[in-house]
Amino acid sequence: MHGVYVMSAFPIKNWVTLVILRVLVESPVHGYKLMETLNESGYLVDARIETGTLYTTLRRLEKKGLLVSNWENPPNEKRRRVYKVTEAGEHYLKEIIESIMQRRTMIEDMVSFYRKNYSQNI
Amino acid sequence: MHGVYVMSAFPIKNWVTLVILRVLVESPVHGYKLMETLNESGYLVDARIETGTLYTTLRRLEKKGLLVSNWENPPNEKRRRVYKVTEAGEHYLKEIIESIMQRRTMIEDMVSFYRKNYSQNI
DNA sequence: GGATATGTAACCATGTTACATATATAACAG
DNA sequence: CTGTTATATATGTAACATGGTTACATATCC
Repeated sequence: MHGVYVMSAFPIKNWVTLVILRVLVESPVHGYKLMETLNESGYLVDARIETGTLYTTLRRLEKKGLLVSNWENPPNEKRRRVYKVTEAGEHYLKEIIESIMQRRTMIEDMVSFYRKNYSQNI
Repeated sequence: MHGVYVMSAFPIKNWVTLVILRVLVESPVHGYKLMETLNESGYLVDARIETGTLYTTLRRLEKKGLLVSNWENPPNEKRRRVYKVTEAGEHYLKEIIESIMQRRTMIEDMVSFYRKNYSQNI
């Protein structure tokens, strides 16, 4: 009630893209496994990626040429679409991280502003 | 040519809101001055806030109750709309920064991943 | 039936661009 | 001194693009 405005979960722009590329660039994997990996990693802390979010983003990234996929059809298992990062994708991943690095002083400023004004301890 | 995908400027979600609240919470000021302050601060590095971006966001934040404004009419000067942060606004600012703080390990992981794979020096 | 696996339609928030408007003041032309 | 013009100050909206999320739908393997 009384309209408390709630922040949406993740403070990093393109964070879904970022973590997808970050994991896939090390080894190609299919969507469902990727989702498990992400949700079990410490990355997301309390956040979770839902299937809708993941698959939507994967399809969009492929359309942009940042990923390519091909179908695997293992016997006695469900077929699955395995994604791997393209050169453009790796380039883009680097760009995202670089842009984060560029803003780290701003991030640190915000944090110290917070500590100064809103928390006494440390 | 050949479709290089270019990252949009700022890696922080809600970054416009964040810097607006960060400046306004220390002292109320009108939009144009705020824009100058931001563009001359080190915060944005090479980025710039344009009038459209700023005023649009200010109006949206007021609609959400995170800011309130009132008109000033100084003699021999243009009238101006002075914004100040509401309690809800300060609460929201804190939330944004907290969510950034929560993700700092993830940010650091990305940075060290980058250093390990894409840069030798340091 | 639950775990594995993939997907889309629709929506909303946010950032951005491209415009439109108006006043105060300095500069210059006549 | 008066009129014009350019520039700085000041505010704003319409429209669009992108990205995250929700709510569904489907299918197979065990």
